[in-house]
Amino acid sequence: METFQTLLAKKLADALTAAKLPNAGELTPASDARFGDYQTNAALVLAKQRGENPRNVAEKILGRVDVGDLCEPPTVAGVGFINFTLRAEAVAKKAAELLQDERLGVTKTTSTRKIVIDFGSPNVAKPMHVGHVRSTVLGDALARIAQFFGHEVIRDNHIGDWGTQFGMVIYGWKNLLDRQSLQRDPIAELVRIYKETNERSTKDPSVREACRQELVKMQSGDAENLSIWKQCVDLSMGDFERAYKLLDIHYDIQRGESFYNDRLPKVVERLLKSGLAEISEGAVCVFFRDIPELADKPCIIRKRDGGYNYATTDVATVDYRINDLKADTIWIVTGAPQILHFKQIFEIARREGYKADFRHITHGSILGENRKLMKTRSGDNVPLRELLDEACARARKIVEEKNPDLSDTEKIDIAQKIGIGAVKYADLSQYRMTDYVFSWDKMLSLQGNTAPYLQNAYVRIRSIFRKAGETQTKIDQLVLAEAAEINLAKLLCQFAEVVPQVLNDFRPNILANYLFELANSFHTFYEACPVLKSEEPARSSRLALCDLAGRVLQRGLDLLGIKVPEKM
RNA sequence: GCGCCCGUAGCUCAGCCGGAUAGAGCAACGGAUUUCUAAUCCGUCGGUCGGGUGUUCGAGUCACCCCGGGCGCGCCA
Repeated sequence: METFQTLLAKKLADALTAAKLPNAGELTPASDARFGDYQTNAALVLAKQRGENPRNVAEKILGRVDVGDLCEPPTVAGVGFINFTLRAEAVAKKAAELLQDERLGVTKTTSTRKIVIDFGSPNVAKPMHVGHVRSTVLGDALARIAQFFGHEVIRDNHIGDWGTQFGMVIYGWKNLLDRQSLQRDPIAELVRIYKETNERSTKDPSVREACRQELVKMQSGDAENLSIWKQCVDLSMGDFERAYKLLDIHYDIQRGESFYNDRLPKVVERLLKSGLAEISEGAVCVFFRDIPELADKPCIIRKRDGGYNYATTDVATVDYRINDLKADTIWIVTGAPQILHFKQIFEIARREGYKADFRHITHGSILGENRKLMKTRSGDNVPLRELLDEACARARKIVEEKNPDLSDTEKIDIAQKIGIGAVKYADLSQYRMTDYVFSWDKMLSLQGNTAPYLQNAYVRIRSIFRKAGETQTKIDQLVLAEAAEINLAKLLCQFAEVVPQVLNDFRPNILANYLFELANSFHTFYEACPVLKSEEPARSSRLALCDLAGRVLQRGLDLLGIKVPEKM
C-alpha cells in the first residue's frame, strides 16, 4: 500500500517530467499545519540549479501537477514552496484501507537482509544493572522493527563470560565463599566475593598475583577452575533470564566471549600472515597509518604476555557472524565510549575483505538526579532487578489508587505493563546519543510524553469497545467531518511513513514521538467527538477510527517492546 | 596532545539527508467534568538555538575557530 507521501511524490515527479524539468527536491510532511499536509522544495532546488526565479519555477510545476482527488489544488507559498492539503474524502478512503491491512500500511522491504544484532551483553558474575538498560531496550526495539520489515534478524547476546574478572571471582570462590548465601541469592554472593577480593587485591600484591594465577589456570584449561567458572556462568544466566522475562526480551543465540576462545590463535596467525598485523613492543598490533584519525591508535590483538583481549574476540566474532551465520549486516549496540574500538574492529574487517554492512549503534548514559552516572547511595551500580521491581511497585501503587476495584491478578499484570513500559519508553523516546536524567515521577506520570499516557489512550479505546459490546468494526466507509476526526485520521495514515524512518539512523524516538502525537490527537478527538452516543453514520465511522487508532498504538508500542493493558 | 559525543524555553527534551515566523512535555497561570476512564482536554506565559567567522537564495542543521561539559586514546572489557 502506498502512503500519501509516496503517492504525491509520484504526482510531483510526473509534473516535473511533463514540464521538462529534472526530478529534484523532495516531498515531505509540511513543517507546519498552516502549510497544509505536505510540501515540496522542488522549485527552490531547480531554481538554484538553473538560475531562475523560484516562484516562477513553482508556478510552472503547478501548471503540470495533477493530484487527482487526493488534494485540494496545490498552492505556491513563501519563497517558492508548493503546498498540498489532503482532502477529507481521500483521508477517509485511505483510513478504510488501513482498517483492512494487518500491517497498517507499512510495506515490507524488497531487499531482505540477514542482520545480526548484538545488544545487551551483560557480564557473568556481575549483576545486570542500569547501565545495561539502554543497549538492551534499544537493541530489542531495533530488532523488532527490522523484523517487522521482513529482515532476517539474529539477536545475539555477546555475554562477557571470559574476562579478567574471573581471576578474582575464582579466588573469592575458593577463599571467601559462603555456600548458604550462594544458595539464597547467588548473584549477591558472587558480587560480594568479587568485591571483597578486589579490595584485598588492591591492598595486597600477593592476592593480586594469586588472582592472576587463577585466571591463567582457568584459561589454560584447569578442571577445577573451569568448573567454578561454569557454575558462575550458569548462575548468572539464570539471573539474566529472569530479567529478560520481565522485560520481554528474547535472544536467538547467546554466544559469549568464551565461545570464541579456540578461534583466537587462528585470528592472530591469519592477521600476521596477511601482513595486516605486526609485532610491536612484544605485542601483536594492527596499525592504521593511512587513517589520520587512527594513525596513532593501534589495536592490540595479542598482548605481550601472549594473552588475547577483547579486540581479538571481536575480530573472531565478526568472522563467525559472516562466515558461519552468513550475515550481511551487523549492528552492534553499545555505549558511546566504545566508538574507537569498533572503528578499529570494522576497519580490520574491511581490510580482510569483508563486505558486510557494519554499524556501531551507540548511545548515551542514564544519569542520576545529580547529573552524574546513575549510582546507588553507596556508589554502586543500580541493580537492574531492583530498578524493574521498583518500577512495577510504583506502577502498582498508582493502579491501586486509580482503580482499586480491579482483581489482584489484574493489578499485578497492569502494574508490570505500565512499570516496564515506563522504563523502556523513557529510554526510547529520547534521542539515543543524549544522556538523560532518570526520574521515576516523570516516566510514570500520566501526563506528557510517557508510556502510561500512551497506554491510557489505548485503554480508553478498549473501554469504548467493551461498552459497545462490539469487538471490532465492520465498515468500509468513513465519514470525516470534525477537525479532530480528520486530524486523527491523517495521523493514522502517517504511521507507514514514520516507521521506516526509524531505521534510517536507528532512532526509535521518531516512532515514540509519533505515537505521542497520535495519543494526543486521539485524546483531543475523544473529548470533541462522542462515539457511542453519536448518530449514524458518524457512530460507525468514529468506532472505526477508534479501532484503527488502537491498533496503531498497539502495534507501534509493540515495535518498541512495550505492552498495552486493557484496563488501567 | 589527538579523537569522539553533547551544549536549543526556568526544568527535561524533539528538531535524520540545510528549507517558511525554532517545537513538545513538565512547571506557572486561566478555563472545561450530570461523560465512552478528568489517568483527559483547551488556552496563556516563556528562546540573541553556548560564542564567533564562513559557505548560499536560505544555517539550530554544513565547514573552520573559540568557550563549557562528558568520554576515549598499546597490552581491562
